[in-house]
Amino acid sequence: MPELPEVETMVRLVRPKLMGRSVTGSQVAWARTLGGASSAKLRALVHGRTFLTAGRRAKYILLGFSAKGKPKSTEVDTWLVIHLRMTGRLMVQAGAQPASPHTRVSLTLDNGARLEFIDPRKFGRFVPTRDLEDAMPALGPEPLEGDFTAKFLLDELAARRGRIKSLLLDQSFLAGLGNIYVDESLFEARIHPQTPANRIPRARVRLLHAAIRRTLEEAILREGSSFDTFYRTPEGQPGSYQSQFQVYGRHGKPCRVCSRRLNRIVVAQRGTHFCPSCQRLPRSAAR
DNA sequence: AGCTACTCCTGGTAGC
DNA sequence: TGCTACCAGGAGTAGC
Repeated sequence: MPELPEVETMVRLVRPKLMGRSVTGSQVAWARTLGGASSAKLRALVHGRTFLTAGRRAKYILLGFSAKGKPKSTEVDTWLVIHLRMTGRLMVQAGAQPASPHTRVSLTLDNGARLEFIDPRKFGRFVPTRDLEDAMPALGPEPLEGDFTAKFLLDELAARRGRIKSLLLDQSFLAGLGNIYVDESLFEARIHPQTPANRIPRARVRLLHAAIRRTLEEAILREGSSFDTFYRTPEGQPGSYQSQFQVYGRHGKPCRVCSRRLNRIVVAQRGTHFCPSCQRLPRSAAR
């Protein structure tokens, strides 16, 4: 599933193909992908506009357009807010390429290419808006930015009793992690996923802070993880971080550190992978 | 505050 | 081989 590293990789991939291009047409094959907006609104907001920015906030891709009729302006007044959810991808296709059978929304560009939002499971969103605040929920800090400090994590965890895995998946607490990188980070910090947040020793919280950053940075360097339904474009190499997984999807296999068989449980309705030997639940926290 | 359950979806796969 | 049943899971929401 696309998480922060995969979304960042996707942005880097499409940015050079979009900057300076303008939109000449649009097609909507699955209306709900627009998140409540109509095809007419999409048309009204983006036709004739020029792509000015391509960025990321948490797992959202933000494509910014210059004001209408002012393609040279640096002012962005219209956005596409894109969330890949489980199976979404963005691709810029040459005009001659046929559309994917799972293309849900497609924008035609002034060079004849198409920006396609491809999403087999239809959970993803591709939302045109003038108001970013309106199109995104409240989000916690970016894990790789300066405001995500060890002190922030120490202070916040001390005040919460929920299980650490649930908390790290909560985008309003910390924005960008998903199931894979939470499991990997908790393994690296040797924290059991069901540990109540306020029961984690301070030294482990510091380890967790470093683990989250290191895991995400390494995954971005490797252009994310590619497997199952998430691939890169045909012209790009797939991400390779999945070869670095320590625990995710490795239940039943030996721990790379201690050789004990890895376990899988369900926490917060998510498959959760961990080493029962390296990641111990504190006795005082056992349910 | 924090938990579970349900919804949205379909490709992949386990089981027969 | 071909069928059916079930599952994965990010995020929003409802209910306790």
